[in-house]
Amino acid sequence: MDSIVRPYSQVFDTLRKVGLRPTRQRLGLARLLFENGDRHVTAEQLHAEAANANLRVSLATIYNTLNQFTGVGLMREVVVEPGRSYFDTNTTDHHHFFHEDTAQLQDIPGDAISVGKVPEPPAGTRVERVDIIVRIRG
Amino acid sequence: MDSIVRPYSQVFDTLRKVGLRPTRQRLGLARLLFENGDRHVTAEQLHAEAANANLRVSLATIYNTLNQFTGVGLMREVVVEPGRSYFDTNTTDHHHFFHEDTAQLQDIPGDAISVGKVPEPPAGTRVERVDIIVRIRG
DNA sequence: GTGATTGCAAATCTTTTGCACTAAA
DNA sequence: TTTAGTGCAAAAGATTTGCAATCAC
Repeated sequence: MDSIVRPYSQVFDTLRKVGLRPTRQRLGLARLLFENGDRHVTAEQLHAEAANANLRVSLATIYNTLNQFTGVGLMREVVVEPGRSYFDTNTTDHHHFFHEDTAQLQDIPGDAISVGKVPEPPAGTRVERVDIIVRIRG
Repeated sequence: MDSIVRPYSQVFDTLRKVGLRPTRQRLGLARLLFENGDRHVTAEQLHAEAANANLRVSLATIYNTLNQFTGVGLMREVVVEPGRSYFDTNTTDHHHFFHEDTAQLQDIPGDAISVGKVPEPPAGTRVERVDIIVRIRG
């Protein structure tokens, strides 16, 4: 049964590559985050999920890890609600639906939306990123 | 000199119209907010500005007022940064530049940007609003 | 007067930080 | 060993809330 060994070594290498020590906590969190497709999580959600998977990680480490993963480009931070941050494992160019009722984020496929006219940024500035949030209700 | 009297009565009527008692605090804040064109403020900013204008208002009241003004449609809340809310006096359909360096919001004229293709919302949901944030750096 | 509004301080919530302890290399 | 990483509890920051005092009508 290499279903345990193989994924670990992949994640292990990924962490090495970005210069983060493959600790038990980071390995566990990385597996939760990256081995289940595109994910949008808050720190609290990931914390609960880790506990559920018998992975003992403190909330402080969850925050540190999410910030580090974001810092090295493994994740992206998405801001849609005051007072809560979401982290997205999909780092490709794309946008989001935000379900106002359930506070859930959902990717909009890259080609399902586009900015028609990109405005000229004010003199002396450059565009860093364009975020589109389509707020929906059910 | 009706430069004092007239604006007050206008703001007075506006508050009445939306069902909020025209108190000294709400009148003062409304004047600061609406008599200087389009504004983007945080609670702290408005609090400082009020103090500056010799308007004594507690921070709690600033928060209450911004939320009430937003609730009745006089303002809009814009979320661009984790942990801080901006309130916009421009309630027309428009989008924003966000200066990542200075944490300043700036309106994008309504016709300078547009969504090319609006994606179909997931089944059973309707689009409430589309927010576009163009993040820029100087 | 009566009910809405305000101010203050305390409470809440999310996120960050300091520091002693633990683990990776 | 040596240095990075972790956990805990405390701290920090933004926002909300409870309640007595105050104000609008």
